[in-house]
Amino acid sequence: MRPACLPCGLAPEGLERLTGVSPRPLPVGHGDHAFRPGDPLRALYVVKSGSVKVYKPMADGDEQIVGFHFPGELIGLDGLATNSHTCAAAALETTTMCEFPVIQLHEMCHNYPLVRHEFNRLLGNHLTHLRNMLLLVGRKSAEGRLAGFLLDLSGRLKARGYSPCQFYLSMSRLDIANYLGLAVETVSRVFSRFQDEGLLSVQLRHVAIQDLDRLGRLVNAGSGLVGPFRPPRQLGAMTFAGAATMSS
Amino acid sequence: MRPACLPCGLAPEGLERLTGVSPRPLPVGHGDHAFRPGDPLRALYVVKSGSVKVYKPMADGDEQIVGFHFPGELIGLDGLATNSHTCAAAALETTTMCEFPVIQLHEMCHNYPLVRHEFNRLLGNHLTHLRNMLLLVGRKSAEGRLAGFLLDLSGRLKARGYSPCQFYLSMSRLDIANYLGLAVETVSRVFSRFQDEGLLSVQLRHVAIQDLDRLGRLVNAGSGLVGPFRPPRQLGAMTFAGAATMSS
DNA sequence: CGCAATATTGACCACTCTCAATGAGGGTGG
DNA sequence: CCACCCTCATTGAGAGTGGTCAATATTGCG
Repeated sequence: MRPACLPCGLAPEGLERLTGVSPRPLPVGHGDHAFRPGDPLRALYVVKSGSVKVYKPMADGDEQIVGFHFPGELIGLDGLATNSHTCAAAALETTTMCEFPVIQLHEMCHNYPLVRHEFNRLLGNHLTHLRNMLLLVGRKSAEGRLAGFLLDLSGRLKARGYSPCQFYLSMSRLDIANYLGLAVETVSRVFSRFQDEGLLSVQLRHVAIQDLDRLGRLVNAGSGLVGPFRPPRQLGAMTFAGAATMSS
Repeated sequence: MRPACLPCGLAPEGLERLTGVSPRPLPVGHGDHAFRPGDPLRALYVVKSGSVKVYKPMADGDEQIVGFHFPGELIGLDGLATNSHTCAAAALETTTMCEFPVIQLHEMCHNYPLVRHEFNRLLGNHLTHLRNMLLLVGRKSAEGRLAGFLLDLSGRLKARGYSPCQFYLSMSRLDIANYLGLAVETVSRVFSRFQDEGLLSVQLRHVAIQDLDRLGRLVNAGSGLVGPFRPPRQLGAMTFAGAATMSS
């Protein structure tokens, strides 16, 4: 029922708990990169504080954001296929991350079936998330996409004990637009429309959701591909055992 | 460079070779299901002949296709996250598949690091594919999507020794439209336009591509989100070690 | 041979992109 | 502390892609 806009997960400290390793967090500043395309896959990273965007730089200098990541979430899986990263990961604000060298991870997977299972489950969740994202971006209207995006954010924050209805967007409108495949102006307009309709109040990067239910109905409503009455669409559960998520 | 529309892969018989198991193919008829949402994840399946669509049934009876799969490709990974399938897999024509029980797979992963690595790589490839698909569906025009779809098909068939320029579409226009997030009419229209422009010739489900290059340029051209001149967009390599692919 | 499903084509219209202008914040230097 | 600038965000007007509705082939099947 909950829309899927962002990564999906595994218990936040799951990896740390399972591996018994908890490296000290590395601080990075706004705009700093954890990895870039072409970098060998040395490690996976767990965000400890702040937030990160994972994106694919394109040939023409443009970029495509494939995920936003918050504390407890794992990034770096984009390098799994080829052992070298295909995406870049940049901090959206001052951020700290823990590094898990892949060599250690491989050893752990070898020695502890539980780690392996957890890791597989985590990958499966990520696949699920991407499939849901595909639905959102491929079949939903601008309103549906933004609603889905916000609900996903809300859900993830709630899972971490933050307020699900009041939060700060660490990414710019441009990032959101890029992520959702919309124009910046459209994002802005939809925010305004939502506010006018009393769904939420938004001021710059501060969002306060006022009607979660109605927002949810928006996600499962408009695809512009189905019929005059926009029948509801299930997006598939994003409910996970753990409280955290993972990413690209 | 090659657009990514469909699953990505692992050596076709990679799983069989690695596991040393090669079960006999099970035949299924058009419309028969290998699994449905809610089914426990008993096995993964490799398509041996024919073709399969993997899709998510929605609340309202509609469906969302998340992949088409051809001989050599693996399906069933949608159940990895929760140990039960979230998608359905239906044969598009008379099809045979080999079954790989997950229990065996787990044992193999435990006993043979190579299997585990291969499996991880394969999952990574699938993630990459989905990310590329996200790009295609989220940022490309109708022409770009169909071009990407056809090129992906072309590439996969070529990798298997079939003609990359002449093939039969085992899925209906409705399936294609569903998969690409378009209306059936749009798919039909774009096919016609492509034919008018000499890019390909199409008659019902038979397609003959006449200008692969120009088709490729279409994919990296129109996003409708970038600027007046539609700068080219890299979609990321879909080149895999093996000749086969995997799926949902 | 007809019925049903699939595919194509046309007319119309809505959503959202593009272009352009204005407003609000945040930073730097005077 | 204020002026200035630059980025980010908002808002409006016009245009275009693609969805919807509807009618007409074409195919496949009983």
